[in-house]
Amino acid sequence: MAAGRYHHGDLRTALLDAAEELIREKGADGWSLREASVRVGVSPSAAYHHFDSRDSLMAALHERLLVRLAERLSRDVGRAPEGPPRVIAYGRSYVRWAVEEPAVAGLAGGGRRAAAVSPHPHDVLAAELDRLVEGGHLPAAVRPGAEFVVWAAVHGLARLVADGHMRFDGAEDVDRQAERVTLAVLNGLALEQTGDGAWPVARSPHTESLARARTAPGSAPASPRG
Amino acid sequence: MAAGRYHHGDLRTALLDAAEELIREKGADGWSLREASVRVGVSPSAAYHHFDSRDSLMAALHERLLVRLAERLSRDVGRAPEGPPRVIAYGRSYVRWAVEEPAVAGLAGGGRRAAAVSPHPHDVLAAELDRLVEGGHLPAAVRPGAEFVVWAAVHGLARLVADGHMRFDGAEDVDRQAERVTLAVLNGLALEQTGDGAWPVARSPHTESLARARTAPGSAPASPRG
DNA sequence: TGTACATCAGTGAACGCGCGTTCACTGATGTAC
DNA sequence: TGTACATCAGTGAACGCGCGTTCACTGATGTAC
Repeated sequence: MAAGRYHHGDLRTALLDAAEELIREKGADGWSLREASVRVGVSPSAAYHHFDSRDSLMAALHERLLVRLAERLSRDVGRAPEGPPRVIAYGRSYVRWAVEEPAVAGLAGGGRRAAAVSPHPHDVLAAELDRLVEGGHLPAAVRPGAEFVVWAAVHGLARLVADGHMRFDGAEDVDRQAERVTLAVLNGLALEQTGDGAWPVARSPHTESLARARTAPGSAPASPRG
Repeated sequence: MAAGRYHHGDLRTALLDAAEELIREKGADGWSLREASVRVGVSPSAAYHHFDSRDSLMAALHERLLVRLAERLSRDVGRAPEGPPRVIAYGRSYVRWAVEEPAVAGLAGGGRRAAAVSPHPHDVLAAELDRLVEGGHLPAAVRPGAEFVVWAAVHGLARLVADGHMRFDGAEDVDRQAERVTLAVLNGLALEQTGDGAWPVARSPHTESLARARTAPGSAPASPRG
C-alpha cells in the first residue's frame, strides 16, 4: 500500500516481512539487509532508522517467529480433545511447522537465544503437561523437566525432516511419525520410576528470563503476560 | 611437517583439518576457502587442485565427520552392557558429541545430505535395536522404523543443547538427560500396540543409498562394507 | 486557519572488506630410456 | 647413473561481487503559536 510515498509508513514491519520471505526462498542465511531493502523499495541505509544492525533485525525476526509458532501451537492444541491427544497435537503441530517452513524453522532453531516473549512454545507445552498431571494421565513425580524431554523428541523430528535427513511419503506420514514419537515419549515418561535423585531439570533462555522476572518483578523487561 | 616445501604432501587433508578447526572456532559458517588456505600456508588457488569448489570441500568434510561420529558411537556402545544400556549409551554418546563440538555437530546436522558412508550413525543404531529385539527387550512388531524414533529424540536433545536452548549444570546432567530421553523413548516404543497399518517408516539419504546398492550391487558408488 | 520550525524517516554515494574463482605461470617430482 | 621431459601441485595477481555500515543530505510530517 501507498507505493511511491517518501515515508513508507511501516518500514520496520515491511523489512521483517521481506527478510522472512527471503529466508523462506533462500534459506536461513540467504538474506541480506540490502536485498530486503531492495525488495521493500527502499535504500539500504533506511533500515538503520529502525534497527541498529543486521543482527538486531535478525533478533526481532526471531522473536516474531517464536510468537507465531507459539500461537500456532496453542491453536492446534486447543482443538484437540482432553488428555494425551493434546500433547500429541502439540508434537504434530510443531513438526508440521518445520516441514512447511523449513528455512524459517531453521532460523528459529539456530544459535540465537530467544527473548522472554509471550506466548512462548515452551509455556504452551508446559501448560499441557500440567493438565495431563491434573487429569491423572501422567504421574506428578515425573512431571519436573518432562517438557524438556518432549521438546527434545519433537524438535529432533522437526529438524531432521526439515533438513531432509528423514523423508516420508506425504504430509500424513509425517503427522503419523510425529504422533508416534510424541506418544512414545509420553508413555515412556509415565513409566519412569523416579527415585529421590530424580532427573536434572534443564534451563532455557526462556525459563531463565521467567525466573528473573519472578525474582525482580519490577524490572522485568517483558512481562510473561503482556 | 615439512614446512617450506613447495609441495605440501597432503594438502587435501590439511585443508579439511583447517576448515574443521575454523568451524570449531567460529561456527559452521565461519570458515572460508581463503582462510583455510592461509592457515595451511598455501595460496588460495591451491585448493582447486584438490576440490572442485568450496562446496565440494564442505561435502568431503561432512563425510569425514559422519564417519568419525559413527566410530565414536560404536566405540561407546560397544563398552556398554548388553540390552537397553547399549542404546542408552548411543544416546549419551550422540549428545556428548554435540555438546563437545557444537559447531561441528551443527554442520553435520545441517541441510547437507550424507553420502553412503561407512560406518554410518544410522547403521550403528539400527544394529543395536536389532539386538534389543533378539534379546527380547523390544517386541519385534515395533521394530520397523524404531531407529527413526530414537534418532529424532536423541538428535533433538543434541541440537537443543548444542545451540544453547537447553542448559544443564555440567556434563553429568547432560548425560542424565540423554539417558532420560533415550530410556523414555525406548520404553514408550515397547508399549506400542501395533495394529496392521502400523507406523510409516522413514527413509533417509543413507537408507536410500543402501537400497540403491542392494538393487544394483555392481554400480554401488561406495559399498556399505568398504 | 496559516506559518515557523523541530523532528522524523527517507536518499544515494561511498567506504573497505573478504569472498570464490580464474588464469597464465613455475618449481618439484618421477618415469623412460 | 644421467639426462629429457611429461605431469603434478604449487604461486600470485586479478576478476567481479555483494555485503554491512557511514555520512551528509533532504523531503515529509506534525506540533506550537
